[in-house]
Amino acid sequence: MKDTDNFFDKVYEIARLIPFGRVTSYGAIASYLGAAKSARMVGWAMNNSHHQPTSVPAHRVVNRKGLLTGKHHFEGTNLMQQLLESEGIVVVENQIQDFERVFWNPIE
DNA sequence: ATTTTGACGACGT
DNA sequence: GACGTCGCCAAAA
Repeated sequence: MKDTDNFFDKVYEIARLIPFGRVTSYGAIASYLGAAKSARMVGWAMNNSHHQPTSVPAHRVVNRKGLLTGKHHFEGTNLMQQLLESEGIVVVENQIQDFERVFWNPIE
């Protein structure tokens, strides 16, 4: 790949570093990369992650509200939520409960 | 090549 | 504190 995808590559790397039963936000990743205002790019990277060689747990990445905004991008309609619940995360109406409790900061 | 949109977020009103 | 607008950068139309 090109060297300019450092940003995207970093996103994938961090996404894979998310511990089991934890989630993070696009902005947190972007901030860690030094592009706090480019949170959208993180989301775009996730979309592109589908054609990445490695499996990226994009279901562990949500917006800062703890809302599963991208759940529509997954296969069914509740696959993302099901995966999160499978890890012990409580999700109601596409919204993560105790979000701050399961939040994982990449800087840590 | 230009315009529109998009898995977001911060700031202004 | 709810709602509106702007900023960011990349890809699809």
